[in-house]
Amino acid sequence: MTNAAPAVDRYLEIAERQFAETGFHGVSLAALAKEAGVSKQALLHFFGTKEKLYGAVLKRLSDKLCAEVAKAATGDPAAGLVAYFEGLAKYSLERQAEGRLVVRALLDTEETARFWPMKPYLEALTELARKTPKWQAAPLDEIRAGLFQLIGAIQYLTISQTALTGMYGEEDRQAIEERFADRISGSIRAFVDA
Amino acid sequence: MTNAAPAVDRYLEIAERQFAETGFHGVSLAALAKEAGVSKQALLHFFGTKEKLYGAVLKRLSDKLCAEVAKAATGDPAAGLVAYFEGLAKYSLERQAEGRLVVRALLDTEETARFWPMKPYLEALTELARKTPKWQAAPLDEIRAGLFQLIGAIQYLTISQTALTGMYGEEDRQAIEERFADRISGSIRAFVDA
DNA sequence: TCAGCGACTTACCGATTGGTAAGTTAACTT
DNA sequence: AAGTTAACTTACCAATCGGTAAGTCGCTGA
Repeated sequence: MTNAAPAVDRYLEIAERQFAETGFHGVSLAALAKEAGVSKQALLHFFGTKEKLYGAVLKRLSDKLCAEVAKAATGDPAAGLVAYFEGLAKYSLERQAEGRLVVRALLDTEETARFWPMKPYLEALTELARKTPKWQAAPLDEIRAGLFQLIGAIQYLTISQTALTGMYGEEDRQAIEERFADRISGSIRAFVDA
Repeated sequence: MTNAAPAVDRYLEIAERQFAETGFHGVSLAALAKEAGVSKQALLHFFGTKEKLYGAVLKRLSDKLCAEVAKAATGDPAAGLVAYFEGLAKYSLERQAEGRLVVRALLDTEETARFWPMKPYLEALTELARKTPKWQAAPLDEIRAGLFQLIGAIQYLTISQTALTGMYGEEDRQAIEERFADRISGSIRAFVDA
């Protein structure tokens, strides 16, 4: 059989960016098709419906995030966690699309949804934290609460960057981000240290 | 002149809930009109366009948030800040719509927008923090970074509640939230204490 | 060589979108 | 009593929405 995977992945990339920018309802198949340089029926051919396309985008993102956590889990758990979160905070600008999409997934996934796209990612992080001495015997709630505090703060800043630049200008935004990264650095160390 | 303020405010309330749930692009004037029990042209009569209606919703939310901060700023600044953030974390479930809307405002407001709906709210919080002994002489970036870390973590949990319930069930969600509130309590105290 | 299939295309569809135009009606003003 | 205005309504509209139907075309395995 022929191989359409590269084209499909390119469509997913375009869709990821557009969905991150304007959300599920803000994106039209026509707009996606136009940017991809194909007819919208090409997209429907591969993904069936707009919803399934959105699902595929989220699944792909989830896999990417899980792979990153897996890479951070190869060495010492505590050091891996610290490095992972510090990287997340430091490169939040470059990863805006990802962050926006994660937040949109949280906002737009209804309770009746069949699948929770970000669950594997959260569980991978929880398992990694569980491997540190400090959290070995802790209740799950406690780990999850701590992780949410870290992830939440970082992702929130990530999605706020456009607004921050608009409100205070690019220089101030950058200054805030640097201070913020320092604070996160301290918080993640406090999180893993006994 | 006659007084349409109560009706208008009711429309804004309905719009706030719908925009919080599905975002700007996910809401149609027809759906809003149906819930309000009027024709969609009634809404256009008062607000002109859908965008202006959305703007009015965000302005109203911003005013609400600012009023709350102002109330928290009447006594001791440090105590006020602690009480404000603890309340935010404790009642995050009841304030889901607000939180979702704030996040959507951050996601959907483009850089070319004329107004940043949440700016007054952020600045009110910054000024309040500035009045505490610890932050009196600190650079603005530092205060803003710290506030963002707190607000971000709380709002992130707020918008994640549906997902958390879906992933882990209502009991676990509640357990996470309680642990989370404790952690935030510690963080906000650390933020204001010298 | 030719049947079959995967990767598309053009042509089309009914429903819905935000918005305009032109009333209607009741209350208030003068 | 007449006129004005605020708060709506019904009747439309072109554009766009997601999706279906029915091909076209080049590659591939038999």
